[in-house]
Amino acid sequence: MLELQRIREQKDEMNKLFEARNIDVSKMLDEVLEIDEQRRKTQQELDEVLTESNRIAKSIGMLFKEGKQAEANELKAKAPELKETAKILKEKGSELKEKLNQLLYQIPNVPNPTVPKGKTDEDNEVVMTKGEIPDLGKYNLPHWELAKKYNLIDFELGVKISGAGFPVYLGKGAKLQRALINFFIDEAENAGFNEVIPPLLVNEASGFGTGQLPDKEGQMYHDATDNLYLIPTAEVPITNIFRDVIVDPKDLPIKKTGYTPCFRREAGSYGKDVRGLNRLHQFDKVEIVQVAHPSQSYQLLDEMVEHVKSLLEKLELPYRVLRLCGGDLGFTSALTFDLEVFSVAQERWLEVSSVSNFETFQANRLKLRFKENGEKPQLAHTLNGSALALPRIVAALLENNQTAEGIKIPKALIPYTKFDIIN
RNA sequence: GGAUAGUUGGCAGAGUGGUCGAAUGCGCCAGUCUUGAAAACUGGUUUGUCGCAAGGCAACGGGGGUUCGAAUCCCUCACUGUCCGCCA
Repeated sequence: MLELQRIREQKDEMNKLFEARNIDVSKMLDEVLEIDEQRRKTQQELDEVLTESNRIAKSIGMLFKEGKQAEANELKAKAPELKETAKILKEKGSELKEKLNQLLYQIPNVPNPTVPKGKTDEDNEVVMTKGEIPDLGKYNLPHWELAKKYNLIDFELGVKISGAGFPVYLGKGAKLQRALINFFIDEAENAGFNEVIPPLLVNEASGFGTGQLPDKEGQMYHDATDNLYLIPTAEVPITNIFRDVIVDPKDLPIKKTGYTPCFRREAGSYGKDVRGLNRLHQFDKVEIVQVAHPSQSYQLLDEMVEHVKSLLEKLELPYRVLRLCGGDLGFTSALTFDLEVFSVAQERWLEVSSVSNFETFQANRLKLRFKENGEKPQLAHTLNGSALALPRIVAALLENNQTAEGIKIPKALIPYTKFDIIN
């Protein structure tokens, strides 16, 4: 959620930056300011009425103490009118506030000035590409066929147990999953992130805190009996650790990492996007999260991208880094880098990580602040990134490393898998 | 699932109708002392909001009510602790 004060002060600059998203929210911003002004005026009127009735109440207390019943009763008579006025103003005030919030919930984050203008993922800017795309020759099976051939993943069995998008990992396929998780966690810890194992179900307040609610309600699995949501990413529980918290600036940046399964309803997906491991309802991911001082958040964002790059290099996967254009940028993000690996058999790039700086957008909803000596609490910046999401990594590893002898495991992963080939 | 007790400032914890935005302790900040630090002492230290300021207003889990006046009484919802039951 955008900060009101910022809208008041920098409306024009914001409108300009929103152009990158190809949206025009200037009308909404104007409306926000107008409602805000009404709200403030109403509040001022209310404050005056309350000042008066507070004064009367105090006097009555004094008069009773002094035994001046008659005078007290005289004052009492004045109260009902004030009370009625206060009630009306109060109602008006909360209506305006509600209206204001409804509006603010609909406005996405302001893009960073470096966000390229664009509408779809085709307008994303390729920042860099690295790694060699192997020529597989006749060994060029897509991962879903490899998974079957080597008995690594059973998609049909998952359908039987749960439904499409819930694969069952078997044997070396299962071990490969665990190996990747441990590898990613260890690497994150080496980069200074502290591991947490958070709950996989979260309450409504947490959903609001990170912005999944109210707009993306339909994307989460929801348990109506207890009103809990299955997490779509570890970002939700980990970032909500800091909801309603005032942190010590000495502790910044705070770096957390966590492995969790992620659950997504993925309503509306279809076609080649959902084939095999490309898009699942349940998948595993290691997430990295930071709470940062505003002055250093962009440097930390770069560091996170570097970290993810190093993972892909250790896994010897060809990858590229994209700077998302305004049209592809998430609702809550100010700047996002996507990392994609090349899946040779499918001949396409697969997104495996998304690293974002949310600036104060999440912190504003979370009320995540820090207090520098004696000064007023200030909103912190939040950042997060996948490091990494497993399924498409597995897809690329299987496809890109297939040989006549079997699927070769990259060196960095062998200590974790304890086997160097799948055959 | 049953019973019961709670929810107050960064934390712990007083406060049962008026001057309580709230005692006290811890923590934190500043100063004194010290070569420096610690200790000790002194002072400061909730948040939000409006205002140029003086200052006002709001908030004691959320919402509603009683009252001239609510942290305090009533209703309701949420959450937490403890005991019992069940169970990995």
